[in-house]
Amino acid sequence: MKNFYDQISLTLQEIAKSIYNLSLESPIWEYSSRQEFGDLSSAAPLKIASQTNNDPLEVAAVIKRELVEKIGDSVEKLEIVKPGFINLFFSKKILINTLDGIINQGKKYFREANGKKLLIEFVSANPTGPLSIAHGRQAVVGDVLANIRAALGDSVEREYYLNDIGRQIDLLVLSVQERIKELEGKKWVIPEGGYKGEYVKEIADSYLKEGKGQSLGDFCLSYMESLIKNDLGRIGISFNNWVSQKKLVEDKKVEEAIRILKERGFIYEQEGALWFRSTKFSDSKDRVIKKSDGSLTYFASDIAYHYDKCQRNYGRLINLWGPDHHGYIKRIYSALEALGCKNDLLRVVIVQLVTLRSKERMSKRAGTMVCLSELIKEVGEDATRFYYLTRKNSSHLDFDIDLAKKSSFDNPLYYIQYVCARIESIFKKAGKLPDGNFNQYIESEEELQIVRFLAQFPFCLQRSYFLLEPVFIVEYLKNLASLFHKFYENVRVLCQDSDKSMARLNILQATKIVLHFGLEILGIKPVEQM
RNA sequence: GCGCCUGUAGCUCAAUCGGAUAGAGCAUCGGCCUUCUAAGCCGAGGGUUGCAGGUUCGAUUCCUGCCGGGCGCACCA
Repeated sequence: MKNFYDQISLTLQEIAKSIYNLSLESPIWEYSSRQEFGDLSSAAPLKIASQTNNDPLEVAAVIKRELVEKIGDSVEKLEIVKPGFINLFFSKKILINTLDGIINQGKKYFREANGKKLLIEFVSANPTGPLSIAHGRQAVVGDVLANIRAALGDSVEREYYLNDIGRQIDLLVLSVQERIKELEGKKWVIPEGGYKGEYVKEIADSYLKEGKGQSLGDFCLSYMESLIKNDLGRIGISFNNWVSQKKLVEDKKVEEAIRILKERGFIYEQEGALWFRSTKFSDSKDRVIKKSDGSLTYFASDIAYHYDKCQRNYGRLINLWGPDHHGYIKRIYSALEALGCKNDLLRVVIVQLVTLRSKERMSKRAGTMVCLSELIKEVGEDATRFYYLTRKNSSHLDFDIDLAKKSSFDNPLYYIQYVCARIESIFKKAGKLPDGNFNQYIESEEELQIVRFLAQFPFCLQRSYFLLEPVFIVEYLKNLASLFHKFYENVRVLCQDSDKSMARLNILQATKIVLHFGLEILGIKPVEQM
């Protein structure tokens, strides 16, 4: 059975297609915060009008007529407003249906028939040091984006590209080698530009203890890999694929990609180096593929890697990169276009920087705390995940450590968790669980308001899905929590009238389902008691 | 110099890839606990959206210029 979101969005898309020959992109409907604008509003008439030279109000009238015909019985009221908005008010019938649907089907109620196969590559930090707080944000955002896609029915794979070859790796191995000398009491020195962290010494130490028979290079790599996996595992993130750059090179994938580019005429030689003519594709500058000393650049193997991804038959590729890679976007797009990959297959999302803030342990602690693992240790797993998600990807994140750690009402995570605790507490007191019946006893505006908001959850998911922004789910949960606390203060769930009590328990049950589903997507455990 | 982000209430941020009266939380001030957890609820104050122009039915959003903050501009990875 289709949920209301599918019905109404498809209907609107069909109207745009059949009458105006336009394909509207989702999301078309927006849930409105203001009650007088209804439960959903759409600026579709304005958009259609501006593209077809029609009068917005006439377009709105046409759309309204069609909507009434197709889904009129689910809607209390359809209003056309001033410049050309359509405001839609849910009928009580659709609200009760939604409530029934959520309680009977659980989170499956929100699933859609997308079924896209997609690959999301994120973090991919060099295995030359522990993950930073910036990597942590990319890790959590990527994981949640994957969750959102999967929750809506896509099949998702998470991939980590391991840069396990090249100068930086060599430098790490050299640094470890020196530390081994130190441990053996010999003369040692940190190499130029080498790695200085404590972990370098730890690798050296553990190589002396258990690395016998292994090459130092291999040992360093597997040590770093497990260090990274461990950090990620602590906030509940794991990857389906670990792709090795080294293997890519060994399998001659890089040579192959260069050969194809050459065949297509996008490679030329100059000053002893091979260049990719990326300016043909709106890049600002041609890029070196093979240096004059004969070695390949990082970009060369990156082309090969992305070409490989393109050929693995996904419906969509998503990359999460840090802001330091923004200059890289055009050249990778250029390369894929040059290789004849499907247009628009790859979408790169830039996740902006993270800074730490703390009043108590001022700059000293915050300044030195750059490791993800330290941050997790300080504020906890769930709080770390939550705070990483409280800003849009494109915004800098000022991570307030004190706030994240606070167990009080001004901490939004606690505010949300408190809802879970209150619901469980009432269930316990009621001594029985809601059974989905008695929904017809829902009458008051306070009750309906909660159901209304629950009915808007699919629209929130859609927005996050299309715009690749987890933050909308965080905002939704905060609003749901606020609505629930108001409800809790104003409406007594367990009251004299047992039919009404049951109906209200149903509302709690549906709220719990949506809340748990939302938290599950964010990768945060709900609490039962506080 | 070029590119990408960014500038909104005292603070941290929203504002749905141009939409309706620019909204929350914190902080401040004032109310609400003999009834399901007061970690909560209700109310008040607080704004020339960095500045100046432009585009149109409509601009916090787009364009131009200026001012401020962050990041990046390799035959590094």
